[in-house]
Amino acid sequence: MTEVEQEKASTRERLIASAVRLFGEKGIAATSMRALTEAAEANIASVNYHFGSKEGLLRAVIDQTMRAVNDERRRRLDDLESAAGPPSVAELVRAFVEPAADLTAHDGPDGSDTARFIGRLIGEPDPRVREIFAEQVGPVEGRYLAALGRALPALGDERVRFAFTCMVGLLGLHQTGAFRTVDWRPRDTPPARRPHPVEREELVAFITGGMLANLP
Amino acid sequence: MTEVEQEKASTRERLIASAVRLFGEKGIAATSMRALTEAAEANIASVNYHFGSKEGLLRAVIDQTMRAVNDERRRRLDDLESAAGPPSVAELVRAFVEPAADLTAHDGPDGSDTARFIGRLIGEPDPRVREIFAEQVGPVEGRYLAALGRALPALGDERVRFAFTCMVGLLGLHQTGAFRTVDWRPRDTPPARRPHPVEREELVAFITGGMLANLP
DNA sequence: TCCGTTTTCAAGCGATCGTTTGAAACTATC
DNA sequence: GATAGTTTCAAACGATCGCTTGAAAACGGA
Repeated sequence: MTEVEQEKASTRERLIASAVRLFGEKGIAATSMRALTEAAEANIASVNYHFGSKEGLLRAVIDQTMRAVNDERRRRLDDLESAAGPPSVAELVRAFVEPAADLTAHDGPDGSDTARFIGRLIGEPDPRVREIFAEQVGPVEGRYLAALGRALPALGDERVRFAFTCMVGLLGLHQTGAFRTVDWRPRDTPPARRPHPVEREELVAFITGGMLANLP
Repeated sequence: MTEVEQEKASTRERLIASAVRLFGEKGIAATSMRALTEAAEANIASVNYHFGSKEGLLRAVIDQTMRAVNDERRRRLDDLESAAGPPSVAELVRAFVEPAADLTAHDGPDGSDTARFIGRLIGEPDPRVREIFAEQVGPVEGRYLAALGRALPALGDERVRFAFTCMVGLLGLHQTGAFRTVDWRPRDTPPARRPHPVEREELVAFITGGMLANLP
């Protein structure tokens, strides 16, 4: 994406890139195939040719975006579990949040778009979308819940799952950009610059503190 | 809503009630006026007669649902600020979360529907919806941020706003029912009963702990 | 160059969207 | 019972939705 002589990405890749961006911006239901294919500089019929349907495209987008994040999470879980002692709550939170939050910190055209898209999935009402999302992330999350349960043995399974859901929800909120776009301050206040890494550290601290606060 | 001899609510009231329920269940964009009027046992044209448009109905629904919650929050802020010492973080969190969370605990046909609808608004992508929501809740939230800043003087305005947004987000997550519907455990696990009041206490503890965790 | 495959294209399908219409059905007042 | 105002109704409006079509274009190996 530098200058001229730019080799154009394939139609399939452009469709996925536009889907990540628009699904994340406006939501899945509010993104029409016409707007999407126009943004991708592709024909309206190309979605059905390459992915079969809008749902097929969504499935491919979820698969592609979640795979990298989940692989990194798996790797960090491996590292933590092969270490000497059992991982702490803070380490587990970092291992879960950072692979996704790092996408937000990226300024690359893919990075923040992907993060926001993933964040949007978490609050998605449509049960069909939720199912596609769940079957993609389910296995990793299972491993995570087990590790979190070992780090918080005083909490029952129910409360561990509650803490985990809080973490996922806050991460989603962070990734949709709600922390930056929703400004509750008076209108005349200048929109102060919000450095992302600091925000990420705050997020990790908030989640860790919240989890530990539920200990008896 | 007991037995026979039931006096039917007015068309206007039935439309609002159905809107609260369906907007909360499926999301605003995914709820068609035909499905909504059918659920309200009203004619398709009744929405435009009583509210002018779908957006007009949404505006009325947001107004009605948020007014009660915000009035109660204002009342509790008054109580806290008229007390001897400055309110603690935990007290402020309770004063914000409980007026909304109590709706979830309600089993009444209105209670949980209203709570889920409000929760859905928080994650809404459509900027027009966000604006209607913001102009409704803005004033109360301003007062809240000020009180929270006094309770957490070590945090800058930025971090106070961050903590506040985390609280709003978690409350929304709680109210959409995500804590109950998203079950990441293996499929064969029986769906254990989740008593609501305990969940509310956990939520308050999680938020309070998270806010205090960001102190230097 | 030819042929078979893959990909792109403009056009249009039926369905559904939010909204509008004009008349019929109510309700209240005299 | 006539009248004026309010509310409900079936029908249809134009626009847009996801998706399909059949042919044209681009590609690749002989």
